[in-house]
Amino acid sequence: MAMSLAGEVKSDGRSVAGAIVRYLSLDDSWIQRVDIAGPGFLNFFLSSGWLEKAMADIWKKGPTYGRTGYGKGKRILLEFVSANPTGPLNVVNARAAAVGDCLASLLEASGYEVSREFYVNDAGHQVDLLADSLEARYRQALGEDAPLPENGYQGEYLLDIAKELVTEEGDRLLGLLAEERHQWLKGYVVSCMVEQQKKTLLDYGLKYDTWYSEKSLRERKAHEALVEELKERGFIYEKDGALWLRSTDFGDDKDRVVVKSDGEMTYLAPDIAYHKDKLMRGFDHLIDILGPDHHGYVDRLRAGLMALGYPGDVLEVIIAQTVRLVRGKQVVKMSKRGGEFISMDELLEDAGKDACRFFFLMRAPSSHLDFDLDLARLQSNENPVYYVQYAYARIASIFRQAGQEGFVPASGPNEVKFSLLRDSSEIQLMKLLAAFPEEVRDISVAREPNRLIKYMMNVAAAFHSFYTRCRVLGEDKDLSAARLYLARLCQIVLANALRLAGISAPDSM
RNA sequence: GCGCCUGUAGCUCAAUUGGAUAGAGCGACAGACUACGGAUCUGUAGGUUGUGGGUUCAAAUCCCGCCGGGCGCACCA
Repeated sequence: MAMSLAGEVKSDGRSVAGAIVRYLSLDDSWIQRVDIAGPGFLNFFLSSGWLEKAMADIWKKGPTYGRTGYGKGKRILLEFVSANPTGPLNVVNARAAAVGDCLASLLEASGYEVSREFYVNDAGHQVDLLADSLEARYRQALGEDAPLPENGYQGEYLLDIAKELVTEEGDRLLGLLAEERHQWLKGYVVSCMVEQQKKTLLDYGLKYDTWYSEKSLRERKAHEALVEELKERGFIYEKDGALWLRSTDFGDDKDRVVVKSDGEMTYLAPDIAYHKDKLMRGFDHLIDILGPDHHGYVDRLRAGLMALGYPGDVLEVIIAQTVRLVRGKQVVKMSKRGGEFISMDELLEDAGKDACRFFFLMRAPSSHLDFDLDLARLQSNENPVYYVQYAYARIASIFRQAGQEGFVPASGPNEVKFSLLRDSSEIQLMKLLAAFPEEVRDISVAREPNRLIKYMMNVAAAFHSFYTRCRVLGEDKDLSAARLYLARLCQIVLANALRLAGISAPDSM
């Protein structure tokens, strides 16, 4: 403030800061003193009374410490992963899942009402192709020489499903009419895939509120109604036998086809219809987490919503950048055709849920991420996930020890001689703990879950440092009680932070 | 060619959104209490923030040019 004012009043920052300080009237129970530093910064030093109160607040709130009412109950729909039901989830899906789930939790903690949603693309060409691919595998399993369709799905998972199909149904399906069989197979294979994806995500500790079916949307003719509505609003025109959305009116770089000249719809119409449907369900704000290959799609989608009369900022898109798998220094090539393909299931089995989530959350969503398979699997100090969990386990261990040795922890903040907590490591730890609710709020507003990881690392570091410098269970009973109190507060914050990240908090490791 | 993301220590990344001496982890090196878990702690070395300009009290951050990396630019989904 002093520095930005300095120019206006033709003075320098420090002088303005001095003037501000002279006229300040502060409640000295919270503010100890004010200093001027550097080019004119005003540093307010909080009193230990403030810190004591902040600590008591943690104790009082326990598992709800960190929650604020910032979002005022505003309803947010967060859509993420939404992988096609044409195969197992992959590594990029795992990143989106970690980021989306954590972000949802953070927003909930900040006072928003959040719904997690997965959009199932169970209609359209790719699932037809999937059904045809399965038919070929099914016939092969029955001994026929049936080739896969061109560009068909070659993954091994279809072989397994085909085998199962033969056990369950025998050759019964061959007796059906071609169209009947196609529909049957399509329904069957899509539900298999969706169930598989659900299970993978559940293993990840992630449960969606809604699995929204594109097919159901099309059966209601929502996409057709949407085109009609856009026509009535005057944003549709005909050219070369196709219907175009005038998306350039809303910032897109060219207009987009919604109905092709052969009468088929492009993907855009159902997608706009879907997002309209979200808003019709009463959500105030929509967040989509998309892969980088979809970023070109965002403008036209937003244009569609704006053409319907919604403000452009109801839709917010977070692009989760690509993931590169690495073993040490070796890049793992992933190709669906020949080489190595690592599914999310394999990743989870290999590295475990906690390490996976931790690694994916560690980086900003917008950054290109190297996931080191060797490191994630390593159960040693090189793996940062254990740094935080170890701090938590250590605290639990202290309390086990305290119980055995007859230490009696305080039954509330009033019993604690707070002034005994004055080591630099204790002060540092308390400052961090006091910042948690503000951190959660800032992090959710910025949509940067990676900062939650950073925060946890800082708390863990402060705790480890405290643990090394200050013996908790010692001769002085008052001091021990105060330090047990601090350990308890730290435990609460770590537990709450880990819960937000979807990472477990082990009592021992 | 156009658009989005990106370039910071040997490696992987931060930097409170324009603030103070650019910080962590890993790796390297040197150390640590005969008690609460050494998966820990305390230090040291390591930087012209890709590059050249500009904006201002202040730039890793904003603007312009150039160089490198990733991903997109369909009457596909």
